[in-house]
Amino acid sequence: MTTTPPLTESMENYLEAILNLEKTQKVARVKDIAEKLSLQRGSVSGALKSLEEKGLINYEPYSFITLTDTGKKIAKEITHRHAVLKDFLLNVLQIEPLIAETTACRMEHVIDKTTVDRLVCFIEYIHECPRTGDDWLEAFVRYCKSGKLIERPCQKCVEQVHKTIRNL
Amino acid sequence: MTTTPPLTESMENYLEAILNLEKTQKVARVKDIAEKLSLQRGSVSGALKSLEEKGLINYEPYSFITLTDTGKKIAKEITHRHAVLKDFLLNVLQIEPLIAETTACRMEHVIDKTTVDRLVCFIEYIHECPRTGDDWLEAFVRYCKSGKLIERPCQKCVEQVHKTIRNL
DNA sequence: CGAGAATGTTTTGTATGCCAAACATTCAAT
DNA sequence: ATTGAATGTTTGGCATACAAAACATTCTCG
Repeated sequence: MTTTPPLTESMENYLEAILNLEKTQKVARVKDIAEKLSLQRGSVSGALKSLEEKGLINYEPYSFITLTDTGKKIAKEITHRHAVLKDFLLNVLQIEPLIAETTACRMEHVIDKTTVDRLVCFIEYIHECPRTGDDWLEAFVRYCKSGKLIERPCQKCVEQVHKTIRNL
Repeated sequence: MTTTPPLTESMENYLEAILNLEKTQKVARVKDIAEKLSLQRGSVSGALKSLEEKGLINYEPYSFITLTDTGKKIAKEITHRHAVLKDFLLNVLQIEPLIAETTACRMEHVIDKTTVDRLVCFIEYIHECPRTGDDWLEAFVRYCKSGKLIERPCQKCVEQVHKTIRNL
């Protein structure tokens, strides 16, 4: 059980890009990674060597690039963090898609597992709890703009109260 | 209106630490900054020179360190981002204080203004909206642990429905 | 097959950011 | 005022991370 040092943001970005390319294209090429990350090809070559040494990718000069099992596991974790953050920014905070994307891209490298898990739970809770749900989120946008609450009880609550009253 | 390049995370940390020390101690000293950021004194000296050149601190070798107006403005922004994030992590997601603190410390450097503002609004909305509020947050913790919703309508909704019924 | 384009690699250089340790200054106590 | 401790600075070195450009390999297609 050797404790591997945590990856830098840079290395995480490479892994994420490679996983992405493996899915869309079948194989990750230096040129594509460079384009995706807005880097020069030379910079990518160096990074790949480093990732290879860390045992995260299978890579030999001039050959294809694939993720090792470890590498894939990490890449998926990062992708998951990204997806959760983007979901929260987009659908809860209702940030513009472009800003949500770039912000998720930066936050995915600094958020810890505990917080991601809790965020997943929170998003779920908002959608499942009868007190919140989609209409509550819609009302949030109006609240942001107007600063005023639209006093309207949630549908499920109303139903429940009515039911209770009927049973009296 | 010259577009100054954005500060690095490192520089932001220095500014934040200096603002903090200006408040508690009256003056920021190299030693204190080094301790607060867990760095060597030598590293701090170099960074201070850089911040001085950027016009963010008043600094001459062997003298006191104070923030310029620009520096103070930026430091306050960072501190604000930190506070908002910590509030969200601590009181909404209800993450352990220690993790909330360290996570906020990392996220404060990557979150953009739009998202901070929206987050502020969101936290406010949760507290002010009769459909949510503190009891809804308390129920969230239970939901996290049990995965089950406690079907109980919010107090305010109930009151409102009763009121409506009375007025019929 | 062969030449030129496309792609990948290496080299050199730059910038940040840190440490360790040698060195300089200031402070504090006598 | 002096001296030793505390504090601050400088230097040299290291690691990451990138660009630019020269160089190498592979691919493509005529």
